[in-house]
Amino acid sequence: MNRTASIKDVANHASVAVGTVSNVLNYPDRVSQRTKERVLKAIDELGFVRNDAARQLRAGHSRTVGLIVLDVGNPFFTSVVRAAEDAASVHGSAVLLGDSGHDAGREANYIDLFQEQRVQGLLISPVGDVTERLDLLRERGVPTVLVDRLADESRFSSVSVDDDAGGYLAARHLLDTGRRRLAFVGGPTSIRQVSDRLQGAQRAVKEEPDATLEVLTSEGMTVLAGRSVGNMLVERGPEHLPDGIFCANDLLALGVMQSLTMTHTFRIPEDVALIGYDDIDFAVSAVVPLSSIRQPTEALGRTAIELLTEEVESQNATHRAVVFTPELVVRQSTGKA
Amino acid sequence: MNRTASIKDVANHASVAVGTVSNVLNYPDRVSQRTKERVLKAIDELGFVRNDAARQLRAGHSRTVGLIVLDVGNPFFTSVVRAAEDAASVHGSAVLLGDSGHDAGREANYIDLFQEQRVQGLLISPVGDVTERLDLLRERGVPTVLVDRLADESRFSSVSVDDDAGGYLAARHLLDTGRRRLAFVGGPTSIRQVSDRLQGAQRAVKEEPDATLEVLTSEGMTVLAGRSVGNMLVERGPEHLPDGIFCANDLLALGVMQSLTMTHTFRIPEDVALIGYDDIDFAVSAVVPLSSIRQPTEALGRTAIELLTEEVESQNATHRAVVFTPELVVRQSTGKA
DNA sequence: GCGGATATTTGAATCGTTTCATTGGTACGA
DNA sequence: TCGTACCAATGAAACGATTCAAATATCCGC
Repeated sequence: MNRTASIKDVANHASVAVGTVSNVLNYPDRVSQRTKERVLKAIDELGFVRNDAARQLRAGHSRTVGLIVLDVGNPFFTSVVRAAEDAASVHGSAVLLGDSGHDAGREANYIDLFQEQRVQGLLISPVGDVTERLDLLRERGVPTVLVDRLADESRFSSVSVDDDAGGYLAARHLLDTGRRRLAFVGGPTSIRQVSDRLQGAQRAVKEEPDATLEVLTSEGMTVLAGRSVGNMLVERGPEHLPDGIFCANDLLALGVMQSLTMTHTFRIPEDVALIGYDDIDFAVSAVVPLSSIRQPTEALGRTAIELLTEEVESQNATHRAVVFTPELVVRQSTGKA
Repeated sequence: MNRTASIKDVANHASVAVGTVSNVLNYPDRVSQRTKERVLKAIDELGFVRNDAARQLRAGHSRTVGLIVLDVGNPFFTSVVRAAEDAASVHGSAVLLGDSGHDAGREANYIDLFQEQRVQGLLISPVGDVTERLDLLRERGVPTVLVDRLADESRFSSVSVDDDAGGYLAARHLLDTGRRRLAFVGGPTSIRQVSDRLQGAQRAVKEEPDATLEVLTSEGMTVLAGRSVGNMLVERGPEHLPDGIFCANDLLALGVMQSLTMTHTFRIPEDVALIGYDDIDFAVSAVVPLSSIRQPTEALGRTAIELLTEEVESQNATHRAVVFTPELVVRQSTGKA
């Protein structure tokens, strides 16, 4: 048994026509119970597996959806992927996953590959500005939904999270626990997420006349960058320390926490409250469990598939941009002073 | 322009035969410069994209390889995936990625999907025992390479990492820095990786007559599990503390580190040396940068693709089990006492 | 300008499905 | 017994590429 069995082999083995085998597979109701059983038995005996290439060729479209993310290692995307897979499987389609790794070349490779595969549509968290490329896709009839990026609704559908609202939420929480001398840690500000979160924080601070917000620009969004900001704060001495710190992501916050707790001059949350962003797994297991802002990743993935399905089914070119609001997760690091 | 252009459209537009267009795509040398230009121009003007389903149907096999991992969020697998993708692209194939999430059902879905897609072969980091299923695949002519699992060479090729050697490496390093009262933290011991690493550590300790190894079983492999082991050690008091701790992964080690440094009764590495396993990103940015054992993930991914390619090209059923040796990464946490 | 060798191009056959118009059977009421 | 529905099953056409034997063009030396 060298070659894998074809539908014709099954038909012969069950003494029926190929069309009947196809019907058993795709429209079981059209086939009588008796022949159905006979065909299924033959399928089983020959170990027949449908050749998706042939099916797709005839059908004109595939049952797969392409998903290109910036980094599969990033828990944010991992969760989005998982949700998208689950949502797609409900529709009977599967997700082909591509990891661009923030590299435009890899991204382009995946776009090409998925186009050759004739995916039903594409979900993409784009590297930089690829709108021209995506315009081309749209023209060629490949529906596309942007993920984690707000799109011009006249051209694409998109799902994204409101970073301004997240920033507001974080700062408002610090204010609500009685802090007034706030600091924002993040950088570089050229990153849209950073500037949006800062903007939201500023909006919250303006609501309290006696509150101030200091901006501490970090060099990147890593633990080490957070630690150097933290060290700088420690050197300032207690009297000049903010009493509430909002970090643009959890890694930064963990770094700041390391600096502050290592010296044992300051206590979290008694002297300084600390809140991060993303709610990574490590947040809960930090030395002082870290309050954070959680992004609704499951909803992102699920909705992305839904929007795509809408576009596939209705040919009209109306797009929707769905924006989600993140959620505050309170832990010990922002407990009462 | 509703339907995407086919090779026939291109042929008409360029006034050549379809065979010629195919040759331009697949055997450019067989085509004269003049016609090649004409055809390429037509391809460009029509926005032609090859239909992979048709190609595959005729060719009998695809240019894709299936890769099913236990958890794309795990940095170990992320790195393997990345390396496999790069290695595959050298061979002109692409990787279809599936995430089983340790779920046998999802795994089965992906196996079915990939089989319908007629992937060239399958790389899989299996959930539990799926050897019967994989045997079926093999019978049907889908070459399979096991990833991160040692396989019976009579049945499959595999790539894996020698956890015993890794455990030896870690314990030997602690011994080499003068520690003698060692402790191993990990659990549950039913996990093969845990028991293998412990075994390697025991082997190293036996080499030093005056050295001892205490086994501290943890409840899981998380930061919190590590912290509770750490707290237990702190309560013992300084005189009963080990002077070198080997944790079965970095998360455990970070938890232990949190406990020991929080109390400030013990210093790392002066009082206790600490080494983890996996060399996750967080290891380098821990409060005390953590020594660890790094697994050669790039080599795993690359070699997996190579073994698969071997199986695809040579029909003979000889398999190879390649075992890699991990690597010691020394950082501050195991500095001299 | 010719014969032969080589380089290009042609187009029909083929892969394994799905689709659908057609055929063959069966049941039922008149 | 006939006619009418209805239900199952049939099998040829179609999808869009690749392949390959055959046809044609080009080149070379004499």
